[in-house]
Amino acid sequence: MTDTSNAVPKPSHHRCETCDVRHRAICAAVDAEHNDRLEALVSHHDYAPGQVIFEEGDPAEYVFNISQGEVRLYKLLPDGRRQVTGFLIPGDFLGLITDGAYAYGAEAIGPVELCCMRLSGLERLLSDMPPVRERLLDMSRDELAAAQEQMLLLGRKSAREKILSFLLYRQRHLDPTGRDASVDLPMSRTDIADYLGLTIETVSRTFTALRDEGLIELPNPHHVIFPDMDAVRDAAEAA
Amino acid sequence: MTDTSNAVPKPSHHRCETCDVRHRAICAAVDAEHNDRLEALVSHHDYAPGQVIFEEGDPAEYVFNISQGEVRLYKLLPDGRRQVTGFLIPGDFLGLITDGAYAYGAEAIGPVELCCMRLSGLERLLSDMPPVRERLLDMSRDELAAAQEQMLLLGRKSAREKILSFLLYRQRHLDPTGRDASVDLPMSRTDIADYLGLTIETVSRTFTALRDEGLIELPNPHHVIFPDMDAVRDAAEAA
DNA sequence: CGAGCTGTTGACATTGCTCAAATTTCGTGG
DNA sequence: CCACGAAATTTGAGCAATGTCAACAGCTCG
Repeated sequence: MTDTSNAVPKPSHHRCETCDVRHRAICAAVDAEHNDRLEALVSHHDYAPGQVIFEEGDPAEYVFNISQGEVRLYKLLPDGRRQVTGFLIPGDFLGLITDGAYAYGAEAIGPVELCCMRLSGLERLLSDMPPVRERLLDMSRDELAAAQEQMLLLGRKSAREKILSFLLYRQRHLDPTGRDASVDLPMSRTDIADYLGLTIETVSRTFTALRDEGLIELPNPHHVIFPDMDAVRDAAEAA
Repeated sequence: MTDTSNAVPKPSHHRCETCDVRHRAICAAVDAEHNDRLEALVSHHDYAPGQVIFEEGDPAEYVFNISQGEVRLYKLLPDGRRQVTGFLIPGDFLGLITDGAYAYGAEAIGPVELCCMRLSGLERLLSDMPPVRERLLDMSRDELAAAQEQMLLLGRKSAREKILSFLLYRQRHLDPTGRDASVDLPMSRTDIADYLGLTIETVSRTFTALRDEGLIELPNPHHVIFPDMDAVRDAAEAA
C-alpha cells in the first residue's frame, strides 16, 4: 500500500517537516533545523485492522508515534479478561516500558500507520536534546492525569455515567474546538466495554437507553450525534 | 513537634545527606556535592492525621516529598463519591500538576512529615541538573504503569481479587525483600473501599471471608498476617 | 465509664452480568 | 448492484455479585 519500494524520496507525509501530527508528538520538541537527525532515526510501518503491534511483556526494541489511525492499549488477566487502558490517536506516543518490556499490549483498531524509532535512537535523542525529555515528561504528566480520571470513572461511576463520560471525553479530545457535535467510534462494543469495565450487553443497552431519551442519535453503531451538547453535559454530571 | 525553632542546625533527618528516603526520592539524582543547593530549596512540614495537604484544583505552589507517614490521593465527583487514586509512602513524590493546579487532593493518613519545595525551586533544579528530570521521568513511568495495573483491577477484578491484589501489592511494595509475611493497613476501611471501587461493607465482608478461609489472619483491622504467602498468591491468580 | 467513631454483620434491593436468541451491519463474490 | 454469510450488535429473561440500609460490636479517648 505504501510506495516506499522505489527510489523516490519519502512521500511528503513521511517527512518530519510536513508531518501532520508533529505538533502533538514528542517531535514538537525538536527544532526544525534538526529534522534531518530525526528523520534518520525513524521509519514507517503499516498495520492492518486488528493487527497486534506488540504484546505486554514483549522485550521492547522500538517506541512509536501514531501517524494515522487509532490504537488500543490493553492488559490481560491470565483467564483472558481484558482491560483496555486507552485509545490512542494520531500524534500519541506508544511504548511505555518497564524493565525492558512493554507494560501493555497494543493493537491497531482500523488501518494504522506508525512512525517507529529504535529505543537506542530515542535514548540518543533524549541525551542530545534536553527539550525532548522535557516534552516526554509533559506528555507523561498528561497521561498520568488522564489515568487518574479513568480510575475515578472505573471505580465510582455508573454504566450510564461511564458511557456519557466516554463520549464527552472523545468529543473534546478529537475536536478540541468543540465545533462538531458528533463522535466517531471506530472501536467495537467489546473494546468500549473493556475500556469502561462493563460488558458489551450493558454498553449496548446503555446506548439504546440514551438514544430513547433523545440524548444521542445513533445513525449506526460507530457514529454518535449529540442533538444537544449541553443536555449531554448536564446528564453526565447529574447521574 | 519538630524542633526547628531554636538556632541549632537542622535535625539530622532534615539533612539531605542523611535523609532516610533519599534513595527513593527525586533527590537520588542530585549528586552529594550539591546537597547544599538542595537543602537551601526545601523545608519540612508536619501534618496531623486526616489533615488536608492540598485539594484538587488548588493553585499549585509547592511540590512535596514524603519524609514520614502515608498519604492518600483522591479525586471527587460533585456528589461526593470519592476515588482514592493511590497511597503514597515515604520517598514518594507528591504534586502532579496540570494547568497550574493540583490534579488530585492529598490528605495525611496518620502523622506525616513532608519535604516541601517551591515549584520555582523544582524548575530551577530541573534546568540546572538534567539528571533530575531524567529521574522524574523514570518515576512518572513507574507511576503510569502502576496506574494501568490499577485500571485492570478496577475494571475487571472481583471484590475478592481486588482485596487480595491490594494486600499482595502492599506487601511487595512495603517490603521488597519479601521477608515479612504481614502488612500494615494504616488507612481506614473507607479509604480501602474508595481505592478499590467497593463499599466498606464489601471490604469488611471480604476480609472476614478470607480470614474464615484461613488465607489471612486479622489480629486487628489494621494488620494482616499471611500464614501462607504462596496460597495467597495462588488465590489472587485463580479467582 | 460513657460517647462516638470505626468496623462488622445481617437482610434486602439493585445494578450490571450471563446465557440465549433475534437482528443488523458489512464484506465478499456473483 | 445485489445476494449471501459471517460477524457485530441489540434485545430478552433470569441471576449473582455487590450495594444499601440498619443494627450491633469493639476500641479509643475524654
